[in-house]
Amino acid sequence: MSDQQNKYEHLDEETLFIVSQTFKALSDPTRIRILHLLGERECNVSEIAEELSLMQSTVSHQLRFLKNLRLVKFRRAGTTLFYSIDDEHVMTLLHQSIHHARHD
Amino acid sequence: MSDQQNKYEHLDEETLFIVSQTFKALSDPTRIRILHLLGERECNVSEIAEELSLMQSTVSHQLRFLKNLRLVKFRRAGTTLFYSIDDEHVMTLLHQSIHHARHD
DNA sequence: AACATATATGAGCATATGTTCATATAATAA
DNA sequence: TTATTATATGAACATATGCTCATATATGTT
Repeated sequence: MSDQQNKYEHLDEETLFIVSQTFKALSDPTRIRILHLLGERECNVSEIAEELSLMQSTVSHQLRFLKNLRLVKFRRAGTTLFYSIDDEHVMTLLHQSIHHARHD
Repeated sequence: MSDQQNKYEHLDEETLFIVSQTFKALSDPTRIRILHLLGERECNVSEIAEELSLMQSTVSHQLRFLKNLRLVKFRRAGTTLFYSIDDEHVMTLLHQSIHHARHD
C-alpha cells in the first residue's frame, strides 16, 4: 500500500486566476454598487451614473471591466446601451456577502 | 396613496465597506492559496511558507492582513504559531467560487 | 452634410497593493 | 546570559488600481 501522508492538493494556476479575478471584480465599492443596481433592474450608462452619483466616464470604464469578465452584458437601443447582469453565480456570491455583512 | 416609483435602495456605506473588504481579501492569489491550505489543515507559518513556496515574510504579512479581518486565528505552541480558519462563511464563498471556476 | 446625444477610450495622476530585504521581537534551550 | 528558532515588522520598491479630463466614436435627427 502507498503512504497515508495525504499530501495537500494545490490549487491549479487556472482556477487560482479565475477565482482571484472574480473576487477582484467584487472588491471595489464602485463595481459593487453598479452590480447591485443592475441586480435590481436593467439600466443604461447615464442612469447608472445619475443613480450612483458617478461620472459617466467612471461608469463606462467599470462597465468595460465587468463586461470583459462577462459579469454584465448590454443590448443596444439607438445610441443608448442598456446593461444588465450576465453572471447569476457572481450575483449570488455578492448577495450572500451583503446578507452576512448585515447580520454578523 | 404614495407614488409607485419603487426607488432604488442604495447599499449603505458600512455594508459596502464590509463587503468590499471581504472580497478584497479573496482577490489575491497568495491569500487564496493560504486560506485554501488552512481550509485543509491547521498550519504554522513556516509550514505555509514551505508548502506554498513563499517567503516567510510574505506569509507573515498576509496572515496579519487575514487576521485583521478575522478570517484566520492562531494558537501558540512555544515559539510556533498555528494558524487556522476563523470565518467559515468566507470559506464557503471561496469554495463556491472554486467550484464554479472548475465547472464553468 | 451638420448637429445632437450617448457612450467609449486614452493619458495622466494619486493612491493602494504585494513582495522583498533587513531587522526586531518572543519564546525556549543550554 | 547567550544562543537558537519561529515569527513579526518597517522601509523601500515596483506594479496595479481607480478616477478625472479631454476627446473620440457611434447612432440618430434635421
